[in-house]
Amino acid sequence: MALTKRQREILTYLQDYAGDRGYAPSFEEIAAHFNYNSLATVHEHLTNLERKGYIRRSYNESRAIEILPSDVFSRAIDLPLLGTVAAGMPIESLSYNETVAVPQELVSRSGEHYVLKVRGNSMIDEQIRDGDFVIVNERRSADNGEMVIALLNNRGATCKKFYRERDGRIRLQPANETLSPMYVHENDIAIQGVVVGVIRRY
Amino acid sequence: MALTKRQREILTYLQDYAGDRGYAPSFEEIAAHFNYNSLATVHEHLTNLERKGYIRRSYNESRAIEILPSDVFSRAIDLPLLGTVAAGMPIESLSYNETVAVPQELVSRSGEHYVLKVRGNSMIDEQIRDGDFVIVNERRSADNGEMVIALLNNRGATCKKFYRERDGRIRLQPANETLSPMYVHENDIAIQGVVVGVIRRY
DNA sequence: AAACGATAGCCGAACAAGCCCCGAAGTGCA
DNA sequence: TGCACTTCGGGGCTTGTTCGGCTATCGTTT
Repeated sequence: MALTKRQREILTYLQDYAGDRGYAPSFEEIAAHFNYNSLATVHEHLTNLERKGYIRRSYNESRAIEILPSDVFSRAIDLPLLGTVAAGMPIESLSYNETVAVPQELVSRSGEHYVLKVRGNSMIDEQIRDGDFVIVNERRSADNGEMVIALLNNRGATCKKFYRERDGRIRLQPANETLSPMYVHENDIAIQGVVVGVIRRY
Repeated sequence: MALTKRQREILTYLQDYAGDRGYAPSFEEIAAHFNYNSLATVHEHLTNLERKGYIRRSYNESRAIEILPSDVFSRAIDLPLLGTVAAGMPIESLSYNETVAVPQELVSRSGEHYVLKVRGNSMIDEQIRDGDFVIVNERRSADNGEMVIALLNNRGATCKKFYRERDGRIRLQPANETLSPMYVHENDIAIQGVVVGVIRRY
């Protein structure tokens, strides 16, 4: 549903206000900002925005305007940075609660997501370098060729490409020439998640 | 669920307090901080915060407030996707107005930013692969080792690593073994911008 | 060209609900 | 027993809702 000029202005105002303050403006504040003399005008605009799917409101509640992601405004989600990951090394969880902002399109799949920071060049052949952030979709299974975070029996977690071969045998292919593939039985591996994106800051 | 002004203030206070001390404030401390004369007020606010899913509490326990990781939406910036870039090839601008959502931290430098989609494996040695999105900070100068988008005299734009050598000579190093570096005089090159980030979607 | 209908945008006023705060009495736990 | 949280009733204020009515614009029908 397309927006009119006025509706877009109001949506932008809502976005800015909520971004700054952490809560939505009241009708009165919206009216003041747009020089309206009646709250009914505000109400009508918000009703239209909701009808067109850009915001969501709850009935009769104060400042209860939620801006939904749309073409106009994409958003980022702060995902927890759970730790670092290197070849064959366990995931080293961080003590402090850090987060990484990730564009919402990268986390549009079902299930939980989190971020791991890559240490070392163990995934260099997959164009993932030291210091990159990988976005992981939490899952218990994977398809061939996907990059997985896998937990091996008492040998910690690792990040490898996943290939299912015959008779329940699984090949874990490191993304680095100098490392050889690892073969395990499907019973000896627990998939933690699948890498769905990479972010690098220079 | 959206918060009111007061509710946001209280939630922020709870977060700060717990962040500093490692445990939640008592009702009395909250009341003191907000100049309330009744603990019932505190109780009501916390009840509302719990109803809206921002905290969890256990009945009748002291300082038993747990702050839940609400989906914190930090803001994303929609940067224009100006076109594609490949080794030595001109930037091919797209006809339609497409944008790419990018977390705000990646574009925190001064000046304008835009996004280019990488075509081909010309930057493979810099761990940038076909289909990646590079975030470019628009600038007219660069430091040694930075990855630049450079405009060569009548030879289109290219993406290379930038090294200033002696006597105004500049070495443009392609990020692919099979390509040789390019040497130009600083007068024959116009830097368009510097790559500040990479985003990849699987 | 004129008439029509639909939609956007705006207003004022009456109304209803939620929000925010209070004091006081009650409850559960160490 | 004492401390901290809970519950209850109540009051003032803020905020959202609804209704009737107004103008303007745009595309369609007559």
